[in-house]
Amino acid sequence: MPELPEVETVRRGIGPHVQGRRIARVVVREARLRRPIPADLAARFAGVLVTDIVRRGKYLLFETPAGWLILHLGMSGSLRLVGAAQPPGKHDHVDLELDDGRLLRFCDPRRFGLLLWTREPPVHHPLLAGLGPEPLDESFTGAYLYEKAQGRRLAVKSLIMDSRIVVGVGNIYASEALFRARIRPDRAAGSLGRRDCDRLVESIKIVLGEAIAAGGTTLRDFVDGQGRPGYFRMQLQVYGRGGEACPVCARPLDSARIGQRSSFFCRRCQK
DNA sequence: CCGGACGCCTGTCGGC
DNA sequence: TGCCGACAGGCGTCCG
Repeated sequence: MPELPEVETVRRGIGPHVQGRRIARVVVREARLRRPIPADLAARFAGVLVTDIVRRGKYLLFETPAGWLILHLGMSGSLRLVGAAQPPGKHDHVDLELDDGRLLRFCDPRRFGLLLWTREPPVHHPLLAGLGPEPLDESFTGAYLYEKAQGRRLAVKSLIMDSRIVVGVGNIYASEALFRARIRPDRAAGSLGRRDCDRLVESIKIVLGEAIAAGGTTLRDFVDGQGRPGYFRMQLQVYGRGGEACPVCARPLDSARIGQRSSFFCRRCQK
């Protein structure tokens, strides 16, 4: 579900309500996520202060004096602030009870998500150590992407979805950014010129920025920290629109599977 | 090293 | 109406 804009939307939504509060109690109803929730997590974080919530790629990181919580929403996860009286649903696996009585509730039907903790700053954690630059950071440039693409026969769409190259670009925004950059998603990455890479990097930044401004994309079930959907879906140009008219040239949009993921593009506009 | 396939889970949707 | 396969916003691992 959540790509970078959705995770950032959640962070912005819950941050002001959680930073500076203590976690009164942690309730784990289902520990079997992508990896098991550590058995000592609940005891370790009971009563501790949350000093900050930051995002790295699609990870949410809760800073506390007892260490960091590392949360990933996987494909179907959501994190919502709810009242203490809200009964948990079938897939509400974890509650972080706050000291104001509210609950930060982690729901994840497919259980591809993750909740871990680490004592060291999480940049050193094995899951985060190898991550590439943030797409909205100044260090993510056309020159950087061009260098990374050299000699690669991989489809450019797969390249920009590789978190070692750049974090946060998932299946929706990869198709959208490539359309905006007028580059076919199945082009071999190494065939891109410097100008292509400049346009692609710029397009990724614009698409992600606009998606954050719209509160993310809700296709079926994404909701922010307050349970609200995101509205970027209305601005999607190609994702999920195979067969519909290209918004630029009106030719029917193409769909294809690239790297086992559904992909959408216009073969006339994108080269 | 690289690229592709697979599996982890549950829910939903379309076709028959 | 029911069944069954395909597919879904991610990502680590394995294999050739």
